[in-house]
Amino acid sequence: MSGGGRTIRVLNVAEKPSVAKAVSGILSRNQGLRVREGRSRYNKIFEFEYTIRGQPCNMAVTSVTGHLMELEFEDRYRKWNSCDPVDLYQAVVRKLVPQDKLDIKRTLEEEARRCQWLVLWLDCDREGENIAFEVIEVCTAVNPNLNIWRARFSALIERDIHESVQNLVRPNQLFADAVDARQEIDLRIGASFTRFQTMLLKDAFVLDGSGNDVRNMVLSYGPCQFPTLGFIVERYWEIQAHEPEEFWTINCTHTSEDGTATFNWMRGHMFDYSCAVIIYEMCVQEPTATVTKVRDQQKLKQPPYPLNTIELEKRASRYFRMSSEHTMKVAEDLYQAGFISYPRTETDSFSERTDLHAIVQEQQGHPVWGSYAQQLLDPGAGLWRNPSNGGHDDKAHPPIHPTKFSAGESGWSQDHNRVYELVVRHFLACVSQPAVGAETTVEIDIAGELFSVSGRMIIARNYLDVYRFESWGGSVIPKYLFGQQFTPTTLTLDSGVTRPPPLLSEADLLTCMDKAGIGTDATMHDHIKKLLDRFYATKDANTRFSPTNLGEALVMGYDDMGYKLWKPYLRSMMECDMKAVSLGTKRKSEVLETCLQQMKACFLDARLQKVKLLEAMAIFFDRSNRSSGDEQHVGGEVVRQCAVCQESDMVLKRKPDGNFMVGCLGYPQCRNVVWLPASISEATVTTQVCNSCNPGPVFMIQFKFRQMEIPPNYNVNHLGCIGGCDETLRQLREICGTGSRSSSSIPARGHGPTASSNTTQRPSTRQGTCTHCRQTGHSSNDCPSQTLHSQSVQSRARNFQSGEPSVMCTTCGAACPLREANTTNNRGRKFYSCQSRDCNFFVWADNVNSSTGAEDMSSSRPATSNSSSGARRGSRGRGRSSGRGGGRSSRAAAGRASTTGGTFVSATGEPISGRRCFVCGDPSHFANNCPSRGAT
DNA sequence: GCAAGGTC
Repeated sequence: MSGGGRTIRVLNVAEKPSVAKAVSGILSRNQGLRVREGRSRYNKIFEFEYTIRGQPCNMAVTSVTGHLMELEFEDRYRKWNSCDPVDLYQAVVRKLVPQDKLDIKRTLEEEARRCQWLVLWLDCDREGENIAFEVIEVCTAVNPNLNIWRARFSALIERDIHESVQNLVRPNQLFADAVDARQEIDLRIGASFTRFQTMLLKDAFVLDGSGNDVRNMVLSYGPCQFPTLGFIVERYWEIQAHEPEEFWTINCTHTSEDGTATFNWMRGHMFDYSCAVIIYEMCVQEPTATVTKVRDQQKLKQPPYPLNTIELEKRASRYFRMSSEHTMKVAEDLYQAGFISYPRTETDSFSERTDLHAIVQEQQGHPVWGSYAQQLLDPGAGLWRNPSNGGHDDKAHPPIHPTKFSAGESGWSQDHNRVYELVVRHFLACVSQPAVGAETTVEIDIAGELFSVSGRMIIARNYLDVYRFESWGGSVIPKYLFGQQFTPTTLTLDSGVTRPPPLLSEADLLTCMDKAGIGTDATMHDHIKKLLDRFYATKDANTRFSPTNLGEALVMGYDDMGYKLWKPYLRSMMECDMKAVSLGTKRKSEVLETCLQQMKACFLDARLQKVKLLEAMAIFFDRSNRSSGDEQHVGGEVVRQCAVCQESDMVLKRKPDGNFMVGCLGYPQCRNVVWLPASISEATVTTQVCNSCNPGPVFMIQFKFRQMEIPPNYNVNHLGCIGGCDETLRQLREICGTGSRSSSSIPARGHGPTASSNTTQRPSTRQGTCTHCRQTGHSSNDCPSQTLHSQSVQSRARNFQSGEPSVMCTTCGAACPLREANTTNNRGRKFYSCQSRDCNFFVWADNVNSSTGAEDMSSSRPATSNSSSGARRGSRGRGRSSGRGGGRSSRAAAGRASTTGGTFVSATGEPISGRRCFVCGDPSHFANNCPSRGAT
């Protein structure tokens, strides 16, 4: 391409006006730079002289605004009713310049006619390459002789731009192909599923929940929006399925003249009460604490990485509760006005060539953070540190940083001020030293158990001085010496319950999307907003997302079909294929063919299984009488022939409120119905026939009950008969009520107990990996990071079993309800424990019936209003004696057997003497019950 | 009236 002689005319096209301007400024060195208008008011044309490898050039630099073309179906497929949605997998598609881009197209055509070369300055990513080919298509259509070049640059800085124009390459068709494939797949999948589910569901149900005009409602499906919804629903289900689990922990405090230290048990907490109480008793018996370790350490708190789009969105959401969409709007304004750099960037590391000092210098005059900027520039202060590298680089834009000083502009809203301040403070933090703290950790040993406490003193705040959004708590603990001994001020056995994870915040959601590769930095906020616009999800004041009934029903429907269309896998697969196309290991046509073939099969199957979608919707919404008819008969499984009309079958049905019933298909002529207990979470008709009910056959139904809603002696799984012979069903109907309108007190909507019943069976709640901390070995239910202390009383109040007192506590006289252990080791085992929060009475139900010291208590007051509880206790409690191995756990079988007359009784009934409260010396209670405890 | 990706 080296030349010489005659001057040629070169058309340069950038992806956006700002790049056209920057490139022109750099190449012309602002010498002889002329600007004129194009057809589009945003896309100016810059002109100047330049020499490329000895070839004198008349440069004309203009721009597009992102994609110039759009992919669309041919006209005859555009109307929704013009074709079967499945036809959209083969329908002819074409790439066209949409109406609002025609003026840019005209500019390009006019300029291209006069040029010999076309140089493409699009962003250096796959989308940029694809836009390059759109520009090529438009330009070569009017000038087929154009010599086409691509400028590759990694940043809009002088050296890069000059280098790239002197080393022009050819555009990469493979990159553009990858995007073509992605566009076509997105369009065909999105349009087919959107039309399908909108036309199937919109008129079939009363969708008035959104309060908006239902006629214009679109139930869209998209490979990015649906997985985003999936994250929200999955977390919601996880919360619904959470079963609070009680745990115990030992806490120790020590107060001296220097203050109070609260030591944490290094075992964290235990789910096995018996083990915890044995250890606690050991500690109580020999309560002397010995300091075994005193460690002083310097700790650093690092400043954040340079700011990219996702971090900006997350931080604005966390610090200011701004939505990601609004943040980007505000950032765009600031960028347009020249105050911050380009806000859509993945890059979180600065190029070595960036003049960071110059950016700091600009901020020296700011009334609030100006003095910090001055300190940064003072070598004597030692505050400066080169920014760390976050490891991402989109090769097109630098991290977001301030580009112009402002102490606030008159036209700025509060949010403009906030975002600008965040960008500036974040930048200043990035080039600052980390905060330094001195941490002291003290470990003590009480009867072989280890406890620890940490204190922190902040020595140098450094970047924290400017980054007011982050804090680093300090805490002071008394001085301890190795080998020092003391008696704890308090030593308590405390209980708590595991808590479910919180709903996803906007920052969490962005993290999920980022990890799964859903969307790009420039579009992630759009997908989130779309979920709100489509009434699939709502956001509360804490920026936490919940699915709406509509969002949950859609995800539930596809999940029931067995398709993971709401999971990020489809997008990941497409991303892999796109990568393969761009590397040349797969051809575009090949990827398109296989992917669309699979998706078409999936679509056809989903349509065959549309009843699953309808059923899921029916859980949350009432049927509308506008439905077309063929969806009306969501049949049910046949249980028997109706004995009343003797014409139709009785089928098992789930009502919109989630409750089950067996009703006659002859309805409304025949109104025969068998209502089922409201505590059923699942019911399936089996092939087994009841041999006592007539007229037969009456097929047995496999029921699953929600454990929390049935009395403890009933099994969660039950193979039952609705023919009249089943005593268990009869009792549960009485106890729990039914789904019939007259008796139901169950919420009519899917949220609450009904929704949770649908979730306990979901795979997401059964994974071997904790969905909260991502560690294996425990579920999120017992994630150590998710526990909170001292909530046991409230949480147990929700348990059915706690409402059924059956023995009286001899320690404090309060009622002791029969409970069922929920712990990993003791699940299903019965115990009595005192209702009083301040009393520690506890005994396994097995022991109540054996000849231990606890027997007296069980006979002292047999049960309460519920007459059957005594019998239940006898029938089931005894049969479930401890089958656990020996050692510490089984020795502790009696748990906190009780104090009878100041004597502790072991599991075998032997008195344990010599124990007394180490606080006051009283033998009638332990230290955790000591009346003096409140005073410490 | 559908997607997601650019961008104003």
